[in-house]
Amino acid sequence: MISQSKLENKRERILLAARRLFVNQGFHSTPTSAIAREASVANGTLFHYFNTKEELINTLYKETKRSFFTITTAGVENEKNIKRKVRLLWYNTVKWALNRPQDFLFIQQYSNSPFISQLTQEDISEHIGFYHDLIDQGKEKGTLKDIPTDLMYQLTTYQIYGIINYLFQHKEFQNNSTYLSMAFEFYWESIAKK
Amino acid sequence: MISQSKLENKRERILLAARRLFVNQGFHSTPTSAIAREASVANGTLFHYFNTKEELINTLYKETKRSFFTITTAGVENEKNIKRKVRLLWYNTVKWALNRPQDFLFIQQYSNSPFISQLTQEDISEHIGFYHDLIDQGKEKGTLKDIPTDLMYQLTTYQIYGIINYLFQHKEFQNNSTYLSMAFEFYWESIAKK
Amino acid sequence: MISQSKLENKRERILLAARRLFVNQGFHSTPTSAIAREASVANGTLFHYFNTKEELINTLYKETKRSFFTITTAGVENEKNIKRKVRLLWYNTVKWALNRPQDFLFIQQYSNSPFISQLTQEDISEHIGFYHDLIDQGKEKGTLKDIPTDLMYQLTTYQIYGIINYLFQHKEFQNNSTYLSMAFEFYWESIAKK
Amino acid sequence: MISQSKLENKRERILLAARRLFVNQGFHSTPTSAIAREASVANGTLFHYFNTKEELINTLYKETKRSFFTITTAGVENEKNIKRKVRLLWYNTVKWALNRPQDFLFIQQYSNSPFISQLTQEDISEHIGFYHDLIDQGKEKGTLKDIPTDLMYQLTTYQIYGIINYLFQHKEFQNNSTYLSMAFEFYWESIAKK
DNA sequence: CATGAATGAGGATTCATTCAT
DNA sequence: AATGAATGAATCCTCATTCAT
Repeated sequence: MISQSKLENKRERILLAARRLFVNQGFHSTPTSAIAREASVANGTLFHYFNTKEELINTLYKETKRSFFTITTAGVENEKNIKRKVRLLWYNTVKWALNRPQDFLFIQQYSNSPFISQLTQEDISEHIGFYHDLIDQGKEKGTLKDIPTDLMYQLTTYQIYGIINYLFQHKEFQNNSTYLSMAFEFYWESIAKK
Repeated sequence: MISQSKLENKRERILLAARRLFVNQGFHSTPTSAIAREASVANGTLFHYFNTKEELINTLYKETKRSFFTITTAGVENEKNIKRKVRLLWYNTVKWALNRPQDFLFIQQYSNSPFISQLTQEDISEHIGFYHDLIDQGKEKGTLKDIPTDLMYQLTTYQIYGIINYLFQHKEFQNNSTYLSMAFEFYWESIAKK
Repeated sequence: MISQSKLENKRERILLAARRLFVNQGFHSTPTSAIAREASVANGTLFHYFNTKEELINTLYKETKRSFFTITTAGVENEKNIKRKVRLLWYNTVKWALNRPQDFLFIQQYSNSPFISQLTQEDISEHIGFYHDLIDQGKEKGTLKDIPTDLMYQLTTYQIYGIINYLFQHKEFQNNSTYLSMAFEFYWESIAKK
Repeated sequence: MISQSKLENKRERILLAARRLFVNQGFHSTPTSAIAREASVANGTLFHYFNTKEELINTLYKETKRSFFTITTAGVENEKNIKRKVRLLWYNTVKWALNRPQDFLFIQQYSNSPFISQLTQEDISEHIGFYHDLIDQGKEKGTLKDIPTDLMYQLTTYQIYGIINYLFQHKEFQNNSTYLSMAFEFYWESIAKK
């Protein structure tokens, strides 16, 4: 049916428009009217799909995180050893960010924002389990350094953010496999047991 | 003269009030009227000292960064070797953050914010030279890994942010010297040449 | 036919839902969407039966008034003398209000409201004739005081509103026949010629 | 000082404008922007003096009620007997309403409105004591009928509303002392012991 | 310098009403 | 007849900034 796809279309268009504008201007500087205009829908339509601007932001955050998680963990389970798993995860993550800079910037900007409600954070928290499990496995096998799991997760996350931001500023390295390889090795050495 | 100190006093009070409120509620959710109230000055007084709200935030950012730099680099020059220099810098930084969480959170929140104008960033950029020089020295002496200076600076910065945020969430480790020592060693190993 | 009764059903459900909500929250604080929800019909359905929100309220007012008139005047013609007629009218009115507080409150609230159009008021005005005739009869027979008919009607109406509102606040008297009898006598004495 | 009077002026102008518009259109149909325009102040100025539209309404209600009470009870204490007291109160009230129809209509319209907060009602409740005391005195002296004080207060209030509304519709009687006298006697007989 | 009343543009949200299905 | 998505005008309120005192 046409109507069904059209409807989905509007909701989707609003979310996409919102992300585009939020990344560029921050959501405080993005009026809902601008989002509606960018999505080519009426102002009221936005509120038909999302009760408040905050709900829109949280929905966007959740959907982006979920998509991120699905994409970046794809195939990781099938890798044979820890290093290969970590490498795949690392490359998946970096590529995801380079392919969808808007999504990455959105998550990075808002993951610590007070606008992301506690409920939303909990909705997402399942993902963290995956990373913690992987770190625990690595520690058990003696492959990873023996530091607290949550600390390692934290440091790891920040380090990947660091790399990605660097690549955003240095586009010339984005497709340089030697460079990426070096960056990964730096990362790996920082967490692997010697 | 009393009036002189009083004036300085008001400017100072406004800056302190602003930081307190910005950290808790963010820049956009903090009306200038709230800052004035928190600082116990009249609404208009705020605009005597700062032409716009944005100027206030930039001033605050610059002063905080400068203070941060002065405090955290104190004594580093006098240390004999790279590891000692890096260690002192690391400890200074961590302690500074734990002593002035508001300042740290403020910098962390706003360092990538669009409110911090380009001009302000340039005003601060001199500091970066200090870190780059240190990294270059380390690389020359063969103490630090041979990866691009700016990349190492970036990763290093993010890693320290990571540690500090971790300590904020785990107050029980803040005065645990064994723990801090472990964290530093982890950090050091990630940048030192084997 | 089922469909016919169903339709009537919907119209009726909308009217009932509207009254319930209008009494509790007032006309302006009751969105048509809330009425539709309360009546379990779609938003657009409401506009099938009533062209505008205002038409809905006028219809409701007219139907309620008509029902009120029919019920409260029942049997009055058959009473032999003025006092008995007035007493029956009085009791009918009080009982009607106590049995259908929503209806009473609705009429009271909206009888002077600007939402009730002139047309609606005229549509209802025939009822007033009944009361005026009764008063005129009473005056002719020397039973009622000799004050202008419309003034007496007005004062009488307000006094009954007063009693009913009092009984709403003092439920303990609602079934106390001694009390009701006293209230009626007070009422009667205020209009009867001595 | 000019500024002082000017400021008072604006607050006052807003209240007056609000009353004017509320009486004509009801406050749901009166946007704050219209009030501001009518008062010749900026939109924001209204919110400088009243935090919300509701606060404005409640303030207006309180001030009007207070003024009503002061004016209508003036001199009543000095009258010698109950009938004279009641008569003065009655005439004061009727005259007040005829002189300031806007005020009367405003109070009548909103005294049962959900917009008048409980707090406001309590703020006003002291006035009721005055009337109750007067009724009690009358009952003790055997001048007034022996019906519950609060019931008599209620009926009395409604009856006066009735008279006033009647006079609004029949301007020809407003200055007819014979007519007014008759109306008062009707009132008095309804509450006086025979 | 200091004050705080005054401004008015801007923004989130509501809601009666329409209309394609 | 029934639906409910879509509309956009209307409204309350916020807030940075100005300015007379």
